Amino acid sequence: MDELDSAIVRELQRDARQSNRDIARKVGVAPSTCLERTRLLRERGVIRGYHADIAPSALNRGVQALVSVQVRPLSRTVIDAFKAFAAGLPEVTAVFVMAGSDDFVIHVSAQDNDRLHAFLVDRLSQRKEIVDFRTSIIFQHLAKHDPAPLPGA
Amino acid sequence: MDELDSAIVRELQRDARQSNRDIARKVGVAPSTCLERTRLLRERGVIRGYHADIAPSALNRGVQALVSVQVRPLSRTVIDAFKAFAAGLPEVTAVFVMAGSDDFVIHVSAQDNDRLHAFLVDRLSQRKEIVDFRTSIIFQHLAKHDPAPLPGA
DNA sequence: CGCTCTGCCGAACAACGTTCGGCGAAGCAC
DNA sequence: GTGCTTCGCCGAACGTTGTTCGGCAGAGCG
Repeated sequence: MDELDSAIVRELQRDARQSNRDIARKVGVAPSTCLERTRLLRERGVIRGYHADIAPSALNRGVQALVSVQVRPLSRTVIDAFKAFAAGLPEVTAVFVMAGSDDFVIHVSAQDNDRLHAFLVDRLSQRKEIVDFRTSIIFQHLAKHDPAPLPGA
Repeated sequence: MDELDSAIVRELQRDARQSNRDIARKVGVAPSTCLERTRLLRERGVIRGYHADIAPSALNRGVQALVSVQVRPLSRTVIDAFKAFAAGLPEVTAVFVMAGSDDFVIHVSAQDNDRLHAFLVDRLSQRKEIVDFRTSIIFQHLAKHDPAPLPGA
């Protein structure tokens, strides 16, 4: 992970669909070199994939929420099972396994408030290991897809 | 947003760096048609961008947390200012503007616990509009980059 | 000093992106 | 039904790109 790798990664974070030649030119190496570096980054697991960022409303996901969940007992079995369950639900877009008073935070999106409510009542609250959950609606969601490098790192 | 558009979007969510020809073949149209559709999706704002998914540890972001923040007074001025402030910090990877008992949830990542703590104490708690914040460490973060379509949507 | 290894380069060829003219189906007025 | 218009898809063509590979230069080392 030298400076060249970082530069390539930064470019791919910014725009994953620009041509390898463009990236090579921007980072100052030959296209073949850039391609080989990218291949290695992928192989090493640094680059995990390339994904289009889609407007949620276009996917009929106009309403988003964060759901904090407590499960009991706090055993590996229960945690893994709930994690797999949550990750498998189509309304769930992300699962955070947490330390602190909540065991999970689940990022959920649905077409409208009614369907969000139905999801919570019909799907989520069915699970017996859940002892409590709180839902907070998301008004806005700003994601940084090309974060500035950390200071002093 | 017909079935063809959806199929193209799905493919680009799955792998944004596959060739236009591959996508065209998978969704069953000519490459030129696929390209035109993709161009329109981008123009309409359905596709907002293409980004590489990078392993956080490779970016020196081994520790992640969700920070729930309350600010006062709850005016547009204060909310917008804090949102811009948070989004500008390099440790911040996402900002959620919330309804409910918390006004913001901030997704933060740092190199280690010390630097996370330093960030919270030196940067975040400096802001006078913050009346309270709670930090929860993230053990695991599962993100679904190609979510299954919503049922009945 | 000479050897080896590593990583970068440039050329070559197959594959690709992108444009454009044309064509067929759908919708509509009459 | 018939003629007209419009729209979206197709396939060909051309410039550009991805990908491979042989070679070379510099670093490290004995």
